[in-house]
Amino acid sequence: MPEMTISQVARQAGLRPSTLRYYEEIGLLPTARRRSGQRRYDSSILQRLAVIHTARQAGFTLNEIAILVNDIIPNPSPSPQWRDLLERKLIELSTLLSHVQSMRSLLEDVMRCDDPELADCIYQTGRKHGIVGTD
Amino acid sequence: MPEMTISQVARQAGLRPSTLRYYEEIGLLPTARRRSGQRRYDSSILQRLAVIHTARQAGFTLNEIAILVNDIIPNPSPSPQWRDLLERKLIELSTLLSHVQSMRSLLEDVMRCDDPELADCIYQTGRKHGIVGTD
DNA sequence: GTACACGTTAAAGTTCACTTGAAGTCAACG
DNA sequence: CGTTGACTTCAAGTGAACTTTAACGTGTAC
Repeated sequence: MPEMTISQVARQAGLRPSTLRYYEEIGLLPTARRRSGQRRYDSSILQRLAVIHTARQAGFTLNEIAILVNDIIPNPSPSPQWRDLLERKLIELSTLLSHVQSMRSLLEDVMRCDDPELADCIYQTGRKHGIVGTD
Repeated sequence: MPEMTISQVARQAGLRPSTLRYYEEIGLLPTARRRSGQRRYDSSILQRLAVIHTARQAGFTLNEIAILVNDIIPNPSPSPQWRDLLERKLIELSTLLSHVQSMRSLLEDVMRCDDPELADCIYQTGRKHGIVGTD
C-alpha cells in the first residue's frame, strides 16, 4: 500500500502541509496514523480532500463540512435535525447556483464587447446589470 | 426623488449600516453625497448592492468586485489586461458551478435516505461520494 | 557522528470582511 | 434649552481559515 507523507499528500491535493495539520486539528480529517511521530496517509485521503474542496467551493464552512462528514454521513441517527440543516443548505445551493449563473452572464456580456464600440458596449452592459447608474 | 438614509438602504438591502460605510471606505461604493454630514442615497444604490451581493455569492472578493465595477465596467481603456482577469474568472465560475452541482447531488442523495435502511443508505452515499473510506 | 531534509508541536501572526465601541455632530421635539 | 435618536469618524476587536515562526525530533547519506 502506498503510504504517503504529509507533503506528498499536500502536493497532490494542491494544499500545504500546514493546511492538512490544521484540518486534522479541527477534526475535519481523522487523526492520521504516525510512523515514528510523522503522519502517514494512504491514497483514500485524496478523495476525501476532494470532497472537502468541493464543499468549500460550494460555500460550506469548514465547520459545516465537519458536521457533514463526521456527524451526518457516518451516523445512523434518525434525528431529523440534520434534515433541516441539509434542507437549508440545498436552498442556499440553489440560490448560489443562480448567482453564479447571472455573474457568468454578466462577465460574458462584458467579454463580448470586442468591437470598436468598446466603451459604449461596456456601458450598456453595466446598465443592463445595474452596475452603472441610470443617470 | 426618494432620498434614503444609510439605515433605510441597509434595511432594504439586508445589510448593516456599518457594512455600507465599510464598502464606501474601501471604494466599492462611490462616496455618497452628504446632507449635513449624513449619507444620502437614491434607490439606484439598491441595484448596485444587488450586483455586489451576487458577485460575492459567486465567490468574488470585495477587491475583485471593486476592480470589476470601478475599473473594468466604466473604463473605455482598451487594455486587454482585464480580459485575462475576466477569462480566469469565467473559468473559476464554471468550476464553481460544477462544484455546486456535485455538492447538491451529494446532499440530495443523503436526503433521499428516508427508508428504514437509513444507516446503510447514508453509508453507501458516503462511499459513492468518497467521504467514507473504502476499507 | 554530524549534516541535512523533512517531520513534529504550540503559539503567534495574517488576511478578509466586517462589527463594535468611544466620542462627537446634528435636527427635531417638548 | 435640553434631550433623544440617528447619524458621523476613527480605532480597535472579531471569526474564519490558514500561515509562519521557533524550537525540537528523526532517519538517511557521507
